[in-house]
Amino acid sequence: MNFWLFKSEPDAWSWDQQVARGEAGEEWTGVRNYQARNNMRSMKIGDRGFFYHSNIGKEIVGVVEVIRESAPDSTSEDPRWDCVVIKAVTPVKRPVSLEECKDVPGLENMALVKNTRLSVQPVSPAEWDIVCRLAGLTP
DNA sequence: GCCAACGTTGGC
DNA sequence: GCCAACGTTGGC
Repeated sequence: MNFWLFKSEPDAWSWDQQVARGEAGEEWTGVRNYQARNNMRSMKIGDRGFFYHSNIGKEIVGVVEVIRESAPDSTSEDPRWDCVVIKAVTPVKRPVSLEECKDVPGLENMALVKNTRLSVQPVSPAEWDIVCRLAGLTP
């Protein structure tokens, strides 16, 4: 299984909205960046990801699961763009902020810290483990 | 609201 | 194929 991180501005699409979609999940539309798209293309059903609030909060607030592999983005006419569907799995017990990630040993190479503009990013198993612990979750 | 980082576009 | 101009993201 691989691990990922999905960024969203809570003004545009928040964790609460994601939770409200329940088992149906939500198509992760709107990604118009090749790197982010390629990350989605690498995802398999059952992969897990963190849900991160950018701009407001700047913290990891939940865990999601990939429930459909990459397919054309219904919000784009352009066939270049596709996306996965994710569903909320569990909220964190304690949010993990960007600031904290910058300070925690082992997370200094996280894309969240090093490549701030990438909206869909890979997370290494080691990073996943560390962040889960900080979030009060069992990895 | 500013601006740094970085991705994309388009002229040459 | 280079690179300047431009647009966007996202932290501050």
